Amino acid sequence: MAARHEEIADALRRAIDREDYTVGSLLPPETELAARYGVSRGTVRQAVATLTAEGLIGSRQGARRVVLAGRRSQSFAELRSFAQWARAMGREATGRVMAQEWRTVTAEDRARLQLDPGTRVLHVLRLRGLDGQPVLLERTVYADWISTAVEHIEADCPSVTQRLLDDTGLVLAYGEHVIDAVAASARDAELLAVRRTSPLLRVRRVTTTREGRPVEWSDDRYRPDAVRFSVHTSIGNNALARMTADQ
Amino acid sequence: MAARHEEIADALRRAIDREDYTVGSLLPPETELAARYGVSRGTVRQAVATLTAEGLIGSRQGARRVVLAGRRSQSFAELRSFAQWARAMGREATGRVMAQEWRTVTAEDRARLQLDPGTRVLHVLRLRGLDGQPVLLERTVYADWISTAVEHIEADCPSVTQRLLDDTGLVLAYGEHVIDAVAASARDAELLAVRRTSPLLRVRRVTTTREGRPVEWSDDRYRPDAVRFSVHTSIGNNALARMTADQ
DNA sequence: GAGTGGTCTAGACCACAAG
DNA sequence: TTGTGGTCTAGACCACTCA
Repeated sequence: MAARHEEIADALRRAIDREDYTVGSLLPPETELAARYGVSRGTVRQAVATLTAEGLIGSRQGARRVVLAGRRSQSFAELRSFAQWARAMGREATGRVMAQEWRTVTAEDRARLQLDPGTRVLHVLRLRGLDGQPVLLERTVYADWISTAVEHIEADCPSVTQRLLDDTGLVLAYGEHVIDAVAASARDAELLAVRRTSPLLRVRRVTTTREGRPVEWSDDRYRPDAVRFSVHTSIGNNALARMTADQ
Repeated sequence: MAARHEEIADALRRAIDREDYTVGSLLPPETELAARYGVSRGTVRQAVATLTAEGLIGSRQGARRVVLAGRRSQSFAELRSFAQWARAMGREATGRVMAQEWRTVTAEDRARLQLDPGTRVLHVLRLRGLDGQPVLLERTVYADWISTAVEHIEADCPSVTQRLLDDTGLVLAYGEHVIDAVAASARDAELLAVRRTSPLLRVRRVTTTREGRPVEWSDDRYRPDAVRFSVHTSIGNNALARMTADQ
């Protein structure tokens, strides 16, 4: 059973989607929402805090909350799993391992995955598609303690994340993503079916367990004509940060 | 005077920076922090919620909070202002208007800025640099009601955001950013001093006031060898969303 | 000055983690 | 079983917005 504040957040989200509250209009006061849903003010505040974090509404002391955006239901994508995201969009995800190899950790692998020198880790090159079209090339390094489980997954498994959850109970909980652009290498171009040196959207990410233990790090290259990223920011929120390239 | 929960969040942030709590270690329980700072549990929860949103710590019911990352003090960049961000990084920001022109709104301008057909708006092409090197080319469209104020800002003003705040009291509070990659056009290449067709990191954004009123929308192209973006995600947080290009 | 969101308290009960 | 975070309440006071 969902928490009461989540039910209220859902109800408000649906109301915004339904355009009961249009973009630019004002939300009812907290006290009125509290009365309407039969909860305390604190519970209402928890619900609207969720919508604020999602970028749906804005908040300022002394003034009523304002609706900033609508139609967001679709883009609550699960960023952790390409396959889950594709399904939510009504698309079919495919995946295929193009190369797989054990190597001794580099300095970069060690730093990102918090491993000891000399550890052997699994490198995987995986091509992923949407409705048959190649859209993403992943170069992933898995930590040693999960590598053997990854190694035995079949090459065309559509959702590695789901597979690891089913097989080992592993949950990917946190991620740090660094986004930039690169020119397609000869290999990138061949696999993604684009011209060499054409622009690709690159996301380098580290994913960790709920305990904060790094599981994998990956260099993901997307065809920018197929996939984009969207981020909300607000005056009190710093999920997105600009950084110089030398950091 | 800052709120008590902000002071506590600051103290915890500094403790993490100072490595009193190292990455991977556990934070003290809420009750202990409440006693230490002489506040109620609710106030402590508000403080740690801030750090969670920033990606510094992770939270799961039943287990102690875990420290996910450190050394974040530098990257609390103000995304709203290129100049403020540069100053925080210890760099000097420059800016120069390369072209400026009034045009009648297109369908896209109207949708993004919520304007009536036939409205005249100001288009500005601005080149921005970091320590003398060109790094960003902005193509910005300003809503009619702010355009005249923008028009009279001098061409080499380093911070338009600060200028608008000083002159008109305008605060840019919310933003929606869509990130992808494009090949440099001939014009882009010339101004950013890169080869034609080299990859650029593109951010298309709409910025609104605290009241949710759109102020400007912009196509920003960054040299990916100079600037990157970083985003935190967690299992209960969706500031970053993947989207297909056709939406 | 009335309305509204922001802060804070003190306490209760529940759900989950881990030994 | 115990510790810990998650949820929720009822009420108080303050800071800000807006008419």
